Amino acid sequence: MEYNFREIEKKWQDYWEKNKSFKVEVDRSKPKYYILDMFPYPSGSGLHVGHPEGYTATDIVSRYKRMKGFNVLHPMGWDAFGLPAEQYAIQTGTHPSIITNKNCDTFRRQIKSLGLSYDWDREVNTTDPGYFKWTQWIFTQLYNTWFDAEIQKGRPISELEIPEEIKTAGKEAIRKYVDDRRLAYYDDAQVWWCDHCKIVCANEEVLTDGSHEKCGNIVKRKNLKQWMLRISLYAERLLKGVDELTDWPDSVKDMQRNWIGKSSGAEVDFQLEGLTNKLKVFTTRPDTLFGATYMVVAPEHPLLEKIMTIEQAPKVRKYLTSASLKSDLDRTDLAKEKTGIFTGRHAINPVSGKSIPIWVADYVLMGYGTGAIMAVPAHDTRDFEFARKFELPVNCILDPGEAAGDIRDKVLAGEACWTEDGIYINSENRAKGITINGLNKEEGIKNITAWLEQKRLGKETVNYKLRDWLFSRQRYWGEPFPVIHWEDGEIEVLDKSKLPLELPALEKYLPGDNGESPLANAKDWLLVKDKNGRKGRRETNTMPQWAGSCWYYLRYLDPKNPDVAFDKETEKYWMPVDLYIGGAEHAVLHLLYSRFWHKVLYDLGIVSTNEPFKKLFNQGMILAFAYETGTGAKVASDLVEEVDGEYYHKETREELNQIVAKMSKSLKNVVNPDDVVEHYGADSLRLYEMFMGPLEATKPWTENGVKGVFGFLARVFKFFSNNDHITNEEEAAETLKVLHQTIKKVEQDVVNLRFNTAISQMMIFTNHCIKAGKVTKNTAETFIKVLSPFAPHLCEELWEAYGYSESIGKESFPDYNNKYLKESTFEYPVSFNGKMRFKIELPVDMQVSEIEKNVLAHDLAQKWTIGKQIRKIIIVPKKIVNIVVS
RNA sequence: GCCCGGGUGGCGGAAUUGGUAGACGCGCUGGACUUAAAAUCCAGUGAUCCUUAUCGAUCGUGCGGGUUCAAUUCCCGCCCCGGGUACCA
Repeated sequence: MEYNFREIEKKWQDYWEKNKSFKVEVDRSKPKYYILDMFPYPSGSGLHVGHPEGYTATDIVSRYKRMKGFNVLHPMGWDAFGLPAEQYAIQTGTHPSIITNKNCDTFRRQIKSLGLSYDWDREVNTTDPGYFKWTQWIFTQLYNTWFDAEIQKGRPISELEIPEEIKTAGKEAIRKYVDDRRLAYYDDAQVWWCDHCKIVCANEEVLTDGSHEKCGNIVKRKNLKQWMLRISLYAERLLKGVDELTDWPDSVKDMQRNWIGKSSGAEVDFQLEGLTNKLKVFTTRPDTLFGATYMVVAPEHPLLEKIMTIEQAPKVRKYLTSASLKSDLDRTDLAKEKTGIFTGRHAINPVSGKSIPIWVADYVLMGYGTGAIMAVPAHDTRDFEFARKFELPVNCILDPGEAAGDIRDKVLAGEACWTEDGIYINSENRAKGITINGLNKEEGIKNITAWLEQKRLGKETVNYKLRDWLFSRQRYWGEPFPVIHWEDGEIEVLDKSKLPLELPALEKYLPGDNGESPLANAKDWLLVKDKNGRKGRRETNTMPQWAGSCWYYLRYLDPKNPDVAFDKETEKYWMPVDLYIGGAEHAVLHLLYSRFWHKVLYDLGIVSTNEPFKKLFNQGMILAFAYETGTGAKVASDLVEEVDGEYYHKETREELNQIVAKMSKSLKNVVNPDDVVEHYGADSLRLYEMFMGPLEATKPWTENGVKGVFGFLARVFKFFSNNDHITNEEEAAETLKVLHQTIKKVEQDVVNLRFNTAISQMMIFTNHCIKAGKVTKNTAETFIKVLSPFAPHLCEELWEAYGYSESIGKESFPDYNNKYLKESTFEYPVSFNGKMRFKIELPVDMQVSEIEKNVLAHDLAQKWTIGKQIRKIIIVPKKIVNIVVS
């Protein structure tokens, strides 16, 4: 029988759709398993071969788990807000939903053509008002929550106790007090602004030279009122939570930890000379306080106006102007020379009592710590560089010791920087009763910190790199904030009964004035009045794309519920997500933001688990071969010719190098899954995606590889669909052994997401059967079941041909039987001085002394021992024999 | 710079509580089938050397050391490639 994959795949896809084979509901009689893919952004260019990689992996696990008796939730949906649709709307004037829905249709059709076992009744779309109603609702929950640091927990704003002195200060003070504690707050924030396009640019739209990606004009900073989320308050919770994620890759956990960036140190107050104010700095090295020879504040530091002296003010202001013009990248480029200027004022070093100058420099960032530092050039590389350039004193206070070698003298002389441990010198002030001379770093930090706390000059502090989350965008195509700004300054967040707040239709999608979103032009929508005639204006910002993707895994649980985001009992049944697979590019932000929302919802009692995703796995990227000349110029693939394994430019005849690169239109190396399905079928595409290599690896696509697995599937079909190959006799022992090895290996590999080796084992089994010529019906059926999660269409077809009317997916996954796997003999490799020379087959349970006798009696053993002395014989049962001779 | 991956045949990749390096697939070579080609099937395929052929020998998992009876696997020091991040005090 011919392997007519087109007919077979169409038939079974229709069957699954008609029978709703993958529809699930809560079923308490079965254990649940929730398998989630990172849902895609439905771009205009359709699916690429990278998408099916993760989807096939989760599909195999889903089908396998169902066969193991689990109630499997496996949904798909669309992360459909986003810039491209808006850009298209600006150009064509059509509503973004039109192009978005068209793209979703394409994606859905393409995904369905791969035979993936999603429950399509649970499809979600973040742009659907029925969906974003609840995104908006969650925003209102954030707005109405404060973080109780005492118990490290989010609590309803109604439970916030307001201090007496605030209460007596009046309504305005109370409002401010409360607003300062909400998890969502409205504040000034800096954004990139393009004067030419009159538009706010995302960070990634600003190129390294500070120009706007779209128009090439230089962007500048602008302050705009923005919605922010206080994720930083959850830093410690998010950090601690990482430790619980035992089924996450260590690399992702590391990235999350680094992003949160916890560091412990101390805040220290420096008295400003000639002023009553103190300058607060954060340092992780309070122990180096004696070495602080100057201070630096960030250009945006609020005290700077006071700090700069009249004489220095013009120069300082000039510096501030030039600093503000720099792009982020200019400012943070490590290669760049440090810049700065003296403010004219000094401060008192609290331990030494010495007067030290205060500088302003843009290598100090306002966004971290206190925006001011004490500079210890002898023991900090950045401070050292700065001190060298501006000829500021370098005082060594930490002796590196003998181990440092030549560099030690330089360090002691203040000519080199030492950031490692050592023994303190010059760190004593008898008058103030402090010395750490002779101590090491750890003891030094402890002593100084204790002294600072005792003298009330500073305190032990923890700092996090994690900053509050800028949660608004000046765009049309996003969730509108359910917010009204009333003329009296009150901010109203809409009640659930008024949600969803839908986007108004517009004629033009161009941005509003002064950086407002296009929504500012929708006057009818924008301006509101309450029943008392009070005027208000709706929020014109919209939410970022993250919003919809932060909680979609929860809506899948109960996607059509009109009354709540999801039913409580349903949530309890399905959560947490048992397996989450997606690209590594989401290792930090998406996963951190989702975890943050989840923790808030957990604190409010809305979800039942502390963390949303139990097991996480990142699939690797799929690349393609590309070609370049000796000088590194890329050549489009259609201009390349292969001759005897060498590559040449078709026109210039220049020899080219084959490289691996991202698929791109310009390189003409893009592979479209539709074409692969058309030529080889969905089962071949699925199998090849899994056979290419480990799921997590980055790997190049080759068409010949698809041909290879296609050939395998064709052989499977040809062999197992032909009755001549089925015997009624007893199964051969060897076949049973390979069969059970295969069941065992495939099962283990699927559980561990090592699909490439599972497929390899199934190839070995098939090769064995073809050689053997005949297998029993039982063997054939068992194997088809094992293969079915991988190549479901083909296996359904064979299953039906074997006379079954129910889907093979309803069968149980076969169990392997150890009795077929037991070996009676083991073929020992015999090594001499570690080199394998020959093999000898011996009973598995043979005693070590017997093995030795047998090995030494072997003909070939003579060859390697003759004229030599046997020093030692190592025998590891069922592993190896090694004989040491000399 | 820092953090995280990774370097194994012509290619994608197997094999790590240290124990036969190169499973499986691609490609290539030879053969069968065919008027021929494609498809399919069979055999071979790390390199070098020896041999008429067998049998066999030496080398070989990025580089240099080390531990061990035994190292792709463990330790130390480098090199290269990919990804992330950007002066975080």
